[in-house]
This record gives sequence, structure tokens and C-alpha cells, in this order.
Amino acid sequence: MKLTERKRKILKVVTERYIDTADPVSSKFLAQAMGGKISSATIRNELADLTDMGYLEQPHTSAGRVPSPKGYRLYVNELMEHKTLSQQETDQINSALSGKMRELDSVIAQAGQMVSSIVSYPAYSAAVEKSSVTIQRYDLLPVDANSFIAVVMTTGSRVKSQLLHCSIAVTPDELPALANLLNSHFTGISGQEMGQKLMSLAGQLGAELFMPLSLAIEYASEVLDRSAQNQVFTTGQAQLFQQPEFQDLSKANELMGLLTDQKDTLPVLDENTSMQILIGPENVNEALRDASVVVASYDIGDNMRGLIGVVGPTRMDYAAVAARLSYFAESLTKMFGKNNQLPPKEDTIP
Amino acid sequence: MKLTERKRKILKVVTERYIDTADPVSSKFLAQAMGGKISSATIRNELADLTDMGYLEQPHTSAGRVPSPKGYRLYVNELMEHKTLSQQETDQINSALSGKMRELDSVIAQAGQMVSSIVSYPAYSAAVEKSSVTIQRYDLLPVDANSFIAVVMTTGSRVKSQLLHCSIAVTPDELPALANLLNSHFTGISGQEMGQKLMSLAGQLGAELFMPLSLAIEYASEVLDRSAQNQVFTTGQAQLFQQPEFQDLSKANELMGLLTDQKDTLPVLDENTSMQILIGPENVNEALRDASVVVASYDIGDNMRGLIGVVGPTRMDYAAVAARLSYFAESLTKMFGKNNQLPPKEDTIP
DNA sequence: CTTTAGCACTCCGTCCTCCAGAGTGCTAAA
DNA sequence: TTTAGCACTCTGGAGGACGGAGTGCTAAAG
Repeated sequence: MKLTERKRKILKVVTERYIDTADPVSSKFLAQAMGGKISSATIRNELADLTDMGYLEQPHTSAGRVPSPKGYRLYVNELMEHKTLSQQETDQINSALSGKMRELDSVIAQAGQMVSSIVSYPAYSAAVEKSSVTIQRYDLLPVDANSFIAVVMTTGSRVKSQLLHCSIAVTPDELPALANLLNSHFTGISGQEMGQKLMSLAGQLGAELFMPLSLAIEYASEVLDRSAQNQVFTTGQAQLFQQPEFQDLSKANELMGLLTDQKDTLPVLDENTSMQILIGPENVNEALRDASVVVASYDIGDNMRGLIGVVGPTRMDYAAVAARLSYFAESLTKMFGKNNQLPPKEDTIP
Repeated sequence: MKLTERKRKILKVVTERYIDTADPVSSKFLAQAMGGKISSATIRNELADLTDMGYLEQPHTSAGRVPSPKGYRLYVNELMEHKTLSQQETDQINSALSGKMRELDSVIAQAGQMVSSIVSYPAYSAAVEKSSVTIQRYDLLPVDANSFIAVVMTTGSRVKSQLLHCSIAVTPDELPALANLLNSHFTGISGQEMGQKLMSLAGQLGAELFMPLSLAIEYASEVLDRSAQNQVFTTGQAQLFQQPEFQDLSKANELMGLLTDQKDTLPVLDENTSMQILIGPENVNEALRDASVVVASYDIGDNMRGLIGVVGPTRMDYAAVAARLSYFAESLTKMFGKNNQLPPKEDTIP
């Protein structure tokens, strides 16, 4: 059977109406919405065809029609009009982004919050490394006899630091030497390799050097660990309950679990794709089978990509979400691009 | 009317039974549970008294009895037997805590997760400053012509650092002088004061010094800001739905909102109290009126306190939660106490 | 061949009613 | 003060009736 222009039009109207009201769409409504030129009987014939073709579903005989996942897919790929945001909406996003923030984790977390509040669905947000992270550089700063600060910079120019306490006293003079040792032998390698290398040095160094060294390395490998298990932030879970499809606890519960306790199984975007829409059963994740996900990525520096996604019912407003999400992702890319690594910089103090 | 020993016993049994089954407790059950020596009719008389006194409630005539908030309060204050954890349970907690972790935020967040999974209710976790935080010390590390690393240490010995980019070149020789300036004039004061002081210096310094300085200060005040708005982590929200009282969406929804989007309004413990139980209407927060909160605190270094709380139905198992939470809090205090500021330290590399 | 009017049919959701079960409160006796 | 007995109340689930919404099909019209 051929998908005529009129069928496409009908599918589009059905989808948009259903997105709007969450009620199955009737032939009567369609006849009107399509201009009143054709009768509901004709529409019914078309609907029957579309149902045969798998684009529509009926919750039960004698209910209206609802788009199937296949229908949504066609809608998203071919029928959906790509919205552009209104001035007001871009302003809203821009002002949300204009706050000054430096630390990467905060930026990521906040981005999720903003998106969630803008699209009114739960959102998630993460940063993923393009390649594996290693330590690029170490600095050690003296504090007192038993403490010093370790500062490490990873590939991707993220800087982390921590106060370390050492039961054996460390004189400030020793620190530069230790730092040298670290920089020359413990950069560019994995946490495991660091551990091995450290062991091999165990015999050659006195305890007064070995101990602070091992502390610093322990810290460094913790930093690597933490950036490897890329942290996912989620927000706006409560928005789920606004949706009629999640009035049913059991459905909502599964998704909630995903959003709170198994965040790390949320869909990740393949590299080189800037946005992806996953509809219902297209999701690998069992818990997302009755939901849809829109996920976009943005660039952070050379070695990292940010990920930001929205979770909603299959009935979610794809056009609106996609438009907002892609604008948001682009803005973030620009923002990070400004100085090749960091969030917006204002040269004035507020 | 007097609260006889028998009445207390009955209240205790009612409460524990109700905590266990979530079903109103009948006189028949009580007669059996109390040893079968007295008849259900007698129990009914006693129940009527307890209801008059406000310790029990009836969902409707001809249902069994349920503890009122006042009843729970009495139970918690006087009737509850303080559990001690089994070997297995302490082992579980200890092994959960034994993972090595240094960064404060991660420790806090993880603590919440552990507690939530141990008690099977949603949990929240935060760190609060005992007094206002200021910067104690600055270090600046050269990176390249236009970048340097700023390292700041706050009161309470938390160290934060960030790579900063400056559009005007900064020579490495200038950094120590800048750091001196920062350490002598910009320590021990609030973010606002820093801003003012910076302004007053604006005229006296050339742009090549002023600009990196202002970047560093901007970063420092951001650090202060962030630690002022003490971040609250929540986990295990999905556990709410396991509870029969939150099968009703509207109840659950309100609580979910609190746990995801208004985390910062969750109850905070007064200083000097190590644990507190807030039952139903004792909560100031409207959304918590039908819920209970158990919150405990632990020490982190000199200037900080950790806070860890559990949110559940009023019917929550206070004895179990309180026991686990206080053990957990004590363990954390010990853990942080070890080196007066930091999480567990192992002198060996895994 | 397509469109349309007409009509029978299906299914849902709601509203009632009915009824068993659980539990109480009260009374009167032990 | 305790207890047996009994009438009473309330809930929750099952069953049935019914209006409404919407469809599918047929047969006629374009």
C-alpha cells in the first residue's frame, strides 16, 4: 500500500494531536482538523490503512487512533516541522547560561537542571571522555610538617587538588624533587601502571620520600578513577508525574529507578552524532521501552564531550524538545569554545 | 486518665505491628500477641482509652487502630527498644565505608547512597559549615603564557583548584608576587569584601597584574559561593514507591519534588544534637507532614559537620533506621577523625 | 474507483447495588 | 474489672446496567 500525501498529513495531525492531549484521536476530529473537506468516513478508511501499515494503533476497538513507535519514527524523521525558538525562549536559555560558573561538575549538573525546567521533562547530563584520561602534570605545595597539597592536571586540562596528610614529616625542600619524580615517571599512564611503577620504586626510596609519593599517586589514581566512571546527574524526576502516562505507579516506578539509581545506564550518544531521538522500543534499556529519550551532545575542550538528554513518554513533544535541546547544546559548545576549555568568563567582577 | 503499664505495652505492640504490616491493628490480634491471657474485649476497652488520649487513631469506625503522631512520639521516646546492629550489618556498613575516597563531595554523596541502600528508604546527605567559610591561602602555578592554575584552601582545609585563562600574558615570575598579594589582602574575608577590595586596587595596578588577579578572585568567590549554598545529595527516591502509603501518586509526587528539586529545604539538624527524629506534623515543611525524617550528624574536620537523613512514611521502622543511622554517623565521625580532616587513608596501594 | 451517509456493534468508564468480612462499641453478666 | 455476646458500621470487591464515543461495514452516490 502506498503512503499517499493525504495519509502522511493524517498521520502528522494524529501525532500532534495525541502529543497535545494524550487522548486517542477520532476520525471525527480529524475530518474537522483537516479542513472539513472530507468526511469522517473517508478518514476512517485512511485510518484503517495506516493501522494496517503499522503507523497507528488502537488501544481497543472503538477507541480513536494513537501513533505507534513506527508512526512516531516517521513523524520525527519526515513529518515533524523543525521548530525554531522564539526570542523569548532563546533569551530564557541565554540568561540561564550567563551565570558564571567554572567547575566542570557544577556546569554539567546545572545544565541538566536548566534543560529539565525548560522542557518540563526529567533530564540527565554527563561528561564523557573521548579517550582515556591520564595525569598530565603534578604540583605539590607545602602546608605544614605533615601535610601538603597535591595538584594534578589531567588530559583535557581539568585540575583537581587535595590536601594530603602524611604520618612521616615532609620538609618543603623535598617537595620539588618529589614533584619532578612524579612528572617524569607518573604522567601519561593509567592508574594501574602507576601502582606498578610505584611498587618497583619501593626499594629504591627511603620511607620519607616513598610515603608522600604513594599518597600523591593514590590520590592521582583516585582522580582517574572518578573521571573514568563518568558521573551522570539527573533532575526534574518529579516532572514525570505530570504526564498522564505515568499516573500508573508501576510504569513510573521503573523509570524513577533508572533516573535515580541506575543513571549510568541512560543512553549515551555515539560520537559524531549531535542529536539522537530514541523512541520506545528503540531503546535497548528495558525500563525505557515505554518511554522516549532525546539526547544531544556538545563539546568541552579537546578531550571531552558533554551529554544532555531528556526522558519523557513516547508521546513527548519531539519538535519542541529537539529544538530546545539542540539550541542548548549549541550554546554550550560555543560557551566552552570561547576559551577552548572553560565556561563563560567575564572580565568584570559583578 | 492514666497511662498504665498495660496501655504502654499495647501501644508498643500496635506500633510495631503497624510498622511491620501497614495494616490497622485489631483487638483480636493484640489479644493473641499479648499472650492470650486477656480477651479482645478488654483490649478494646484499652484501645478506646488510648484513642481518647490521642495515642491511637482509627482510619474509620470499625477498622483497627493505627498510631497517631503523638503515639509514634511516645513510642520513639519511651517504648522503642534501641536496636544494636548484628555483626553482619556492621560488617556491611564497614565494608561500604572502606572504599578509599578523598574528595569531600564524593564522600558525602556516597554516604547518602549507602544509607539509602542500608535502610531501604530515600536518603539525603549534605555538609554544612559551622561558621562562614573564607579563603585561607592561595597558590598560583604557571602553565603557559595565558594560563595559570589557581589553588585555594578554605577554612576547614578544603582545597579547590581551577585552570584560569587570561587574555593578557602572565609571566611565571609575576605569579609569586600575585600570590603574595592575594595571601596578604584577600584571605579571611567574604566574597563581597574581596570584590570591594579588588575595586579599590584597580587604579594602583597595571592591567597585566590586575587581570589575572581579578580572575583568581573571581574564582575564589565562586568557591565561597558554592560552599555557602551547601549542596544536598539525595538518593533512593525510587524506594518510596515500595511503601504502601505512597501508592497514592499525589502524596508521592509532593515528596518526590522535595527530594529532587527542593533538596535544600530538607530538615537540618541543630548543632550539638547528634540525631533527631521528626514525625509527621512535627515537620515544618508542608510536604513532609505525612512523612517522617530521621537525621543524624557527624563531624568533618573543625569547621564542618556532615548531615545524613532518611525520609520515609510516618510508619517507618524508627528503631532500625535510628540504629543504622547512628552507627553510620559514628563510623563517619571516626573515619574523618583519623587524620582530623580526611577520609580513610590506606598506606598501601591496592 | 473514491467518497459518503447510515447503522449496527464494540468497548470503556461510571454508577449502583449487593454482600461478605473484619472489626468495633455497648450492654449485661461473671 | 473482665468477659461473652450481639448489633452495628464501614470497606472493598463483584456483578450488572447504561450512556457515550468511536469504529467497521455496507450500499449508494459521485
